[in-house]
Amino acid sequence: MPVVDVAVPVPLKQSFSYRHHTPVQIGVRVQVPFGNRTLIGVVLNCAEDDATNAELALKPVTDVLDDVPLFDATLITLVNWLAKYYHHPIGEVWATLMPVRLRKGMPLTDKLDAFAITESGRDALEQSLVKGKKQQQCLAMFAEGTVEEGEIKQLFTPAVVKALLEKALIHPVQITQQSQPDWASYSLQETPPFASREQAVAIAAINQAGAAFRTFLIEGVTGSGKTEVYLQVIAPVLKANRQVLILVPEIGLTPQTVGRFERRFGVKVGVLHSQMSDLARLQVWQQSRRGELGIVIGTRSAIFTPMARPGMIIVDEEHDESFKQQDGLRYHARDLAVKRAQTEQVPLLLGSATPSLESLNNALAGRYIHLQLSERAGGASHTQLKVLDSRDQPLQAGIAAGLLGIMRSHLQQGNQVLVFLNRRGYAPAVLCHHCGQTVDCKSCDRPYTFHKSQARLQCHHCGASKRMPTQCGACHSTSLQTSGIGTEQLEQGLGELFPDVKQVRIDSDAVRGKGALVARLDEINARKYQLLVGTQILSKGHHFPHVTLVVVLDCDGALFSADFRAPEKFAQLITQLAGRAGRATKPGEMVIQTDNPGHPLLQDLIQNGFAHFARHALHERKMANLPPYSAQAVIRAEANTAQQVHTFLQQVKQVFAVSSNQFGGYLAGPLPCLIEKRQGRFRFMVLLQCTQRVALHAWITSSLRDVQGLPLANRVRWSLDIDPVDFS
DNA sequence: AGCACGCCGACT
DNA sequence: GTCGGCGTGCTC
Repeated sequence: MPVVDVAVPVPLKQSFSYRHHTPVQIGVRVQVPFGNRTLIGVVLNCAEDDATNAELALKPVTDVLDDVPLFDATLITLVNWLAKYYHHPIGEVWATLMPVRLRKGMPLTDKLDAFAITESGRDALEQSLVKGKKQQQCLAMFAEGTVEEGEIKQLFTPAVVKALLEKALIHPVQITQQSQPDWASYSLQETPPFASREQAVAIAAINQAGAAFRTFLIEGVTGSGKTEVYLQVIAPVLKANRQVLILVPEIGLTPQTVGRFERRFGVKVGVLHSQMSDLARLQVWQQSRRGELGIVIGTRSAIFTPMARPGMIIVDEEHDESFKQQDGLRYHARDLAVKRAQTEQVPLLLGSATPSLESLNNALAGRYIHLQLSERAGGASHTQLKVLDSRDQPLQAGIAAGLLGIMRSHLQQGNQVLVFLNRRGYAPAVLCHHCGQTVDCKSCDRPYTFHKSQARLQCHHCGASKRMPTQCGACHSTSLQTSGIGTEQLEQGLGELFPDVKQVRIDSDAVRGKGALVARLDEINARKYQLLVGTQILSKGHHFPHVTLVVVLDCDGALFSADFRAPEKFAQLITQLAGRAGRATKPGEMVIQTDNPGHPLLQDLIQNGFAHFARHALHERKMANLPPYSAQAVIRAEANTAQQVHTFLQQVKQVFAVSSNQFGGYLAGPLPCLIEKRQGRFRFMVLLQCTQRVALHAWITSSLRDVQGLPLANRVRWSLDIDPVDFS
């Protein structure tokens, strides 16, 4: 009887063997008994019984759930690589990359859920008996034929469909998806614009490399037309009847982005993002797997989408941190894209105005083909960066008097001004005027942020919220006052300073719910507002053609962070923000208000630009033997007492120290994490570093077993992070 | 991770 | 006398 190796979703590194009367294909889901429960696992291997398991009483497979493998050979290779590279239990790796419904054992069929009109539905429509306007429109659509569930959801809200179902005007049916596997004769829906000289060079370089695996880094300043390059190199891929997978940052997946690809090509575009329902996600997953989608656009986890005929992978804004998963399987989607493109043997495009130092280093070392777009389309000039010394200057709403004058002159010319402050809420702290004590979150030991609109305190670390107290917790004085300025207060202050100017605030408090952000952005570009106040959200990919001045407030914290990546992140943020301004014919200006005008990092960035800064930063990393010139891993642990975490990590360190010489490894810690305490748990970490990546992996592989064997390993919550991008 | 087995405190 | 606390150990 054949023996099958199964990856079951448990946090154990090994797979488990079962017996089955017939051979089972690799990549097929099976239901197996495990302890006293039944689990759904994935077949990793299947072989005739060679008696190596003789001492184990193998249980039989309960059920084989698929007739064909869910994943093809290349994805299986990728999964195996993932488990090894991130030292993560194989079963959990499978579980994280499978759509939830498949994880739960639901069948994978070509049948799609759909709705069809009923007899009474037809009658109701003819006699105009349907009340709601939306319901009427919806029913009329069904009258023309059966409509698939995913399709109807794009046009009507679930409530409308539900109402029709309840009145029995439509009924659920299953349809077999008509295969549309061939779009080689797709039509260009719009004429591509002429490429600039630089764009043409990039397009030619990519096209010339053909269908083989190559990685391209497109380092293109904001507004240089990276997306147009993507569009023009996608065309021949679709023409060859192949599919394109595009990864975008979490915040960048707007209907506009998707629309741009849909409008250009007459192929079906699938979208995958974190807020989709399990069903919708599975449908896109299946359509891509069957080869019905020409283009799939998605966030981080979309890197696992199966494709029938992969042709190209694109990672847009490749420097974006949202590509790194920060819990569970801590993978980096950009790194995975490289691995996947390599196994699939397709070209990979990494694009950014502010590339990560990792990718830039690969490009400079010749491992990637480096393409540069340095001119802004349409002859728009580059934004002028300036520093404004705020020391000893009177501040109003946190803004220096001189800066207010600059803002006023831009506003008077009818232009928009963007004010960036990376701090939500009214004030970042509340303190007692009498004893100086701040009001802190009990579980994080950090000051609460005051949100005036709700009259509440909010902890931005753990999300805890409570009513604004009337008394100081320490001395019971009633003279509590706020300290510092957040976007909410800035908005209020600017309202007083510029009473005649229409203002809008963009942060995660002000734009709640789906569509809210897009609606505000549309209003901004329709010039409904002149003054834009906001956080990070404003820096990500949205274009504001009428903004001529970008003001950056309070960036001093970023200049003195303990994180060696802070300068890189800061430079990326500033450069991305600068790219928001002066896109059209209007020249843009950016003013950074700071107490450290002479800071070398700031000066380098302002005088020489990001490209120069990045190369200089790489040089510094090399001198300090930091990534990308060395490989790092972090073991984080958290527990209810600092003592317990510290002891555990001390033991972890000792385990690694035993073989550190053998692998040339460097150890640091236990150090408190940058967020020392979160949700009542104390957090510490140990840093592992080797000059060679392979050595680091060998070191971890040889030590991890002993770490797992530590008595405290089951008492504290701990995790291993390969290639960490932050130390929080 | 679950889930069982196992040995010590306050309750009908 | 039992219900239940969570420590420890196993899962083909």
